[in-house]
Amino acid sequence: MLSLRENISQTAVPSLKAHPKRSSLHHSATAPPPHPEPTAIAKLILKTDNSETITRNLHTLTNWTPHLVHTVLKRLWNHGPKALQFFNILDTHPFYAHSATGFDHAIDIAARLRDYKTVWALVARMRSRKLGPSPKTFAIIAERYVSSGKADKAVKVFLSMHEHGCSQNLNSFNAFLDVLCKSKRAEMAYKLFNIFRGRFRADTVSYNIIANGFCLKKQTPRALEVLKEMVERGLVPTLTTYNIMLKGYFRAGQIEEAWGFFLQMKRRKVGIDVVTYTTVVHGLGVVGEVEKARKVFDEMIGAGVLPSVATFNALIQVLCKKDNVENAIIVFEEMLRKGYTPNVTTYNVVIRGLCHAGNMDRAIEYMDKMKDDNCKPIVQTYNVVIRYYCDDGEIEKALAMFERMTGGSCLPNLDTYNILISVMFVRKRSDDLLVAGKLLIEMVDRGFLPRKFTFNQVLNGLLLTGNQGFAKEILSLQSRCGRLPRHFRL
DNA sequence: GCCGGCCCAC
Repeated sequence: MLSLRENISQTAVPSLKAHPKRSSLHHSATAPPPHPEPTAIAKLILKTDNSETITRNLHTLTNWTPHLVHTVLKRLWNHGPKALQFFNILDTHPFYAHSATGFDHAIDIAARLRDYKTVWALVARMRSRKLGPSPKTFAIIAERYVSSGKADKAVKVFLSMHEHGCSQNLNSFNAFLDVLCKSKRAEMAYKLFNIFRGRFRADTVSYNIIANGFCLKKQTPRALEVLKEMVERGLVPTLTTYNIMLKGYFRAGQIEEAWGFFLQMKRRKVGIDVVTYTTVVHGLGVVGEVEKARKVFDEMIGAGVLPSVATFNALIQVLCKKDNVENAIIVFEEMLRKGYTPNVTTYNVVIRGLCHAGNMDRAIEYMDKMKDDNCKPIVQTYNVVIRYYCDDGEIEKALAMFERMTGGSCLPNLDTYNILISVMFVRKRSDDLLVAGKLLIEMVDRGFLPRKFTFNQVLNGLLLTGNQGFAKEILSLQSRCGRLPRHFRL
């Protein structure tokens, strides 16, 4: 069978050029429709500059589904402008109409680019097509506002939801509180909670979210107060409530309290589950209590609670960090023998462990092994390996891994660029500075905003090595990004 | 997964 690329670039495009409408109908009527392959589609979009060519190719494919769109968007996630281009082109497809979740993804991408004009245009388009916006849409927008430091804007968004044709209810209220809490705004969330808890009839979930918010800030006493208030108002804590507090104690470094709380939970009627055990295994391991963590792990099976992949991941990570990679790999093998399928996290943990132990080659072996379990290295996987190569001074290998990732349909993210750019200064070679400059341009192109520090580092390097011309180019890029120091003149 | 466990970096 032909690959999609061959299919669309050699067969479909030329014939479409000759008879646009007819040939696409003709195509779907006689030949079986091409099997759209998300990787090939993403690659085509990435390497094609001409937007009309992309349009022709995308419109030629007739069997678009929301799932396929979602997969392609995920692949283009770290190239926001291209992802939006893809979404917009498909939006003009003669037969395909975007789904509500498709719009949500596009809105998420635009918001991440801080392109709020596009965000609200998409919201309006969504509404005019009667696809929403839904509470989920607003949770996405609020989350992006909060994470770019505009918490007040996020609050306004929530309060104005109904003006966009989306009713506020307990679910959207809880989702919104969660957004604030997850970005460490527990105090703000709690204020809003107190204002609106009557109107939305706040439930156990609302309280759990707030308590978790304080736990994330290591304020376990505040979390407890909130829960006490919950009980006084007649709501009953759930197992999730207890698991949140348990995790909170570990996070705050209150290990004694955590352990005591765990023992109490075992005695209570609410019982404990696999999440409880995973929390304890991880929490104990992180503070170096490896033996105790192992004991808890062994104990759970006896208690009739089966470990999940996450439980194994917790133990493996703990062994990597506080014991020895070899012991971690023994557990990894044991997990396989028991019939569990490792996930990306399992691999990432093992790979990090091997890198940390200086065993880069074996780390790469595990990267190759991932496909046996139907998973692929993700950007975090590559970042780990690239980072350790950089730390070892193996810059060529780091760059080779960068090539491998871009060739293998995995787009670099902000971390990848930061790691690579900063390592381009250690060898003091002028060639490396050119690479740094190139990477800087590429990352901006893909919608990432470099720090001021990064711009200055690259600029200084280029100026010192006599690359005035290139430096000027970077400088104008920096001004377009709004990252120039105050009072700076071009 | 409407809230809770496992990847996180300098």
